[in-house]
Amino acid sequence: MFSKACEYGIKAMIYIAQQDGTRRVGLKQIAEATDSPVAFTAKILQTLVRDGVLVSIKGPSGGFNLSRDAEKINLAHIVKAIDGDEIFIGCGLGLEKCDGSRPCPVHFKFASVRDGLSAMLHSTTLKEMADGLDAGKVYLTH
Amino acid sequence: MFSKACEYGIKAMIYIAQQDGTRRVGLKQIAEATDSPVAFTAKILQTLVRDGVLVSIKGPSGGFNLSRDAEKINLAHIVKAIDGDEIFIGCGLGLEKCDGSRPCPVHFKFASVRDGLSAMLHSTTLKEMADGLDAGKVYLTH
DNA sequence: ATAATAAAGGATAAAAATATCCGAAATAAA
DNA sequence: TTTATTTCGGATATTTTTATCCTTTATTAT
Repeated sequence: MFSKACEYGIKAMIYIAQQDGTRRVGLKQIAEATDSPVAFTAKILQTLVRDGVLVSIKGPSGGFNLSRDAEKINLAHIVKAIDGDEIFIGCGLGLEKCDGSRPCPVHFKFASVRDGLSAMLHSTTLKEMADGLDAGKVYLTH
Repeated sequence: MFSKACEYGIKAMIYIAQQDGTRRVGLKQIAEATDSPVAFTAKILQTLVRDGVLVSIKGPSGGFNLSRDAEKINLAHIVKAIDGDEIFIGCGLGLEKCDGSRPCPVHFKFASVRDGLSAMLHSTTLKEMADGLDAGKVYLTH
């Protein structure tokens, strides 16, 4: 469904959102809390910084921060930044041109599932997931 | 969503289903009709033969046939044979253990989307897709 | 029987995704 | 100002996925 990079990115963003917004969170801390490889996580965070959804500060006591409130960042934004929009607009059978006017055999059934996924990703914010973590209702690692 | 192998496999199965069930369909013909690489398609068809959903005959006028009626083969079966059941049961964030008793932050929202996908794949048969092709309503290539 | 045909299966290659390493740049603290 | 810390960015390595090639095996037609 999502790439490994995207899974790590989502977990990292949720973890950062869970922290006090005024405090910076370091790479190693993020990777450990999300059970993700450090160097690969670094690459993904760089992508998110370039995308503008994350802010980074170098040097001692440096680290990462959300660029805006956690309730204003949704999963769709993160997925799109890392995996692109294939999952939102791509054909289920990989056809380059597939739409209502020239649909593949699964187009209409697939589109409704995909729209459900898209709606879910757009409506789910970092805030609500971070709150779930705080409340001990959900977990970032197994 | 699905691997390339799975996309090719689904298209191949739909194409085979569209043919007269008594006539065998050759590899090259399948690959051409589905715009898929011949040798790679061969590997995928082998997988489906081993799985028991396809039947192959060697030699002149050999080729492939569905092992049962097209209305009795659904997309879920094909996806599971090629990509495994990760997409049906896997965690959205890649956690090994993620269920109602220890959910990841996206578990419940993700589960409902995934269940929708699963229901769609289980309820969609090769027959209805082959019929769509016959009727010129849908297409296997762009 | 022999030759031709077509899938099976093993070996290999190419491309993409995942992952690591290390020097450079920026920044804060001493 | 110097040193330590931390992210950045480029290079490289590993693994998985995608794709091809070629020999073997089975089967049909001649």
